Amino acid sequence: MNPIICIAGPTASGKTALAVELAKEYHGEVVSCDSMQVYRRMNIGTAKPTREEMQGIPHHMLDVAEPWEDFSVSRYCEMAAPIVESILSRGKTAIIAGGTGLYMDSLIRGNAFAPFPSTGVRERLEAQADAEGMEAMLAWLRSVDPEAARRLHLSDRKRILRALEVYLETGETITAHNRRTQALPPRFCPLWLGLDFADRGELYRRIDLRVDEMLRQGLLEEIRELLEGGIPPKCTAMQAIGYKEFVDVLRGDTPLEQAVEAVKKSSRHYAKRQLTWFRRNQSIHWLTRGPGRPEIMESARQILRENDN
RNA sequence: GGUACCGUGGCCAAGUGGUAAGGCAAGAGUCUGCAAAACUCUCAUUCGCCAGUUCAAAUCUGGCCGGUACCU
Repeated sequence: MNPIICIAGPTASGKTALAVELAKEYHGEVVSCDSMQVYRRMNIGTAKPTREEMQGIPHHMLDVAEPWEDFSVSRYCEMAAPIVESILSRGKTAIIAGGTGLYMDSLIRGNAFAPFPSTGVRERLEAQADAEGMEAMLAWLRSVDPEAARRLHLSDRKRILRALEVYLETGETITAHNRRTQALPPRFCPLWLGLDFADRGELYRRIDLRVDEMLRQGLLEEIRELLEGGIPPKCTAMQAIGYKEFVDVLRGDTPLEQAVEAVKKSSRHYAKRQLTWFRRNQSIHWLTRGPGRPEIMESARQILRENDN
């Protein structure tokens, strides 16, 4: 039995429930892998598992940051890796479940991240990009890291500036850095499970229903409390789907119905991107949900059995 | 029954004689410190139908069909 199981899949596909079921059956603890469930007091909109849903199974990497903090992949990995190791050292199964592909892959691979600039390089690069235009920035990148320049699109401001930032800060190109860290063996070797639906329309219907359910559970109230608690509406956490849209509703700038539709639409787009991300992971054993399909728990057991050696 | 207006991809919509903008939706994809983010690509051989005028028609003419408004 592989002591690490990763559960990937789009939003609203049932990862949380499957994780708990597997944990109960295989003596496991759940490590959440979700870039928004890390924030405290953001519960309903992030679909964070409730106490009842956890069914007594220990869950990690939930509520580990304040909403005004800037969380990141590197921080996630720094915190989650020791937790996984601790679970294993206690002879238990680590069930890493969540939809944030970058976080999950980075944790498993053991990616090292270039140091975060502390000298205001970022601000200077932003200003320079505004003044000189992205063509100039890309040309600059081409002169120091032609490989990165080749794979980045001119419109991809975020990555072009980050590549330059890493170079200025460390003297090493981001391409060289990534190549070096990827040459290292992966930190963990999990058994991968992926959740998907035979019919995309069914996934989208579930997303719509879940958004309605969140409203019923008091999402608006949750957001109101966050704002009253002094959480800046423009911080990263509040950019989460289902939060940013309703902030406008609470301010009276957007009719509720319009925001609800926007949240559903963004969630569908998000789910699609998650599938794109996970699909290229050749290690994933896909559990397909849908009419005529066996119950996923049984499929999961079978895959676990087949890969048990 | 009469008159007027309208009919462009799944939806919205530009184009009024020169060889089908754009947006949304959808699909595919990229991804190493904001990732629930950011970014890329694809998507009408054809403009309700038929006939005509013209070198050339989504654009002009006629008929038909469908819709809308008003009148009777």
